[in-house]
Amino acid sequence: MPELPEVETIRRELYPFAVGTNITDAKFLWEGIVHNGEPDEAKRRLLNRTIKDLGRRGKYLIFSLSDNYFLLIHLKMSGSLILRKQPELPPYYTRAVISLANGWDILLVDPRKFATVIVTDRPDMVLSKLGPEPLDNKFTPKVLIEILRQHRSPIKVTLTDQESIAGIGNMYADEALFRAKINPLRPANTLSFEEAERLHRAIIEVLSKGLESKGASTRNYVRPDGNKGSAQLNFQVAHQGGQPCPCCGTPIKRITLRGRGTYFCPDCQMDSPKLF
DNA sequence: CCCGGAACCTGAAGGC
DNA sequence: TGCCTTCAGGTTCCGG
Repeated sequence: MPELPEVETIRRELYPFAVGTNITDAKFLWEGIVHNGEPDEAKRRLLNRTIKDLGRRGKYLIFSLSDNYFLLIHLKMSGSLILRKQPELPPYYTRAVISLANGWDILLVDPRKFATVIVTDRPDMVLSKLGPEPLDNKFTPKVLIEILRQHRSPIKVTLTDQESIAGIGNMYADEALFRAKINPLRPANTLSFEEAERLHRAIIEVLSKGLESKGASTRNYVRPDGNKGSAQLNFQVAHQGGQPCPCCGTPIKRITLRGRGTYFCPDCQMDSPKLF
């Protein structure tokens, strides 16, 4: 379930170990993890290159390599990146191992095999589709309002659409909508100016708080040192089906929206009265 | 275009 | 004990 706060936490904790060193080996223990081409070709592209920078865009980690190559990693739902001193044995669900010249291995551990690895000199093919970064200064209320205006789908669906806004997933979308007191089923283009401003503030608050807590460990997510995040302890509705709403005590409701569990308070997040 | 649903995977947890 | 169902969620694809 890595979303923006989890991926950014991983980026920050991996950075001092990864940047400035060389890749000495790359093993793909499950071949399907390489999403563009053959694992052998991906390995050739990685070998002996220097990691010059480690960035993030939405839920993608971006390792910038020498010779203008890029290693893109998406952890999808159950992936983790773990730091290990060589040559310890990798844990059971390790799908890829990136070995570094400084003596550390970066392990991609992923029970469900959803995570993807791309090694390319054309990262924009993947990244240019993504919407704005919600924690960037350029993500203003005005930008959000313009995005919402273009979508008739439920606001929850628009929030988790990576081409609309990058990095928000299921948990933080539910939390932001609860904080803004907006029903997840409301069509995005029916939000009032005030509601959109409230939502804008709520998005930034829940993502920033998640980041401060080093991400939410509801299931598989662990940080590169193996420790968990604590953001899940602050969740008010996400994964809280049946629990009393922290504001009014009404049981939190779970519905399925686009195949995903959606949690909200049916009282605090009532459909607003007809706009016209 | 817009939407819902399935598929990709596997494990945990709960019901009977 | 053990089988069956549901839940978990990021993304892509397919059909209506």
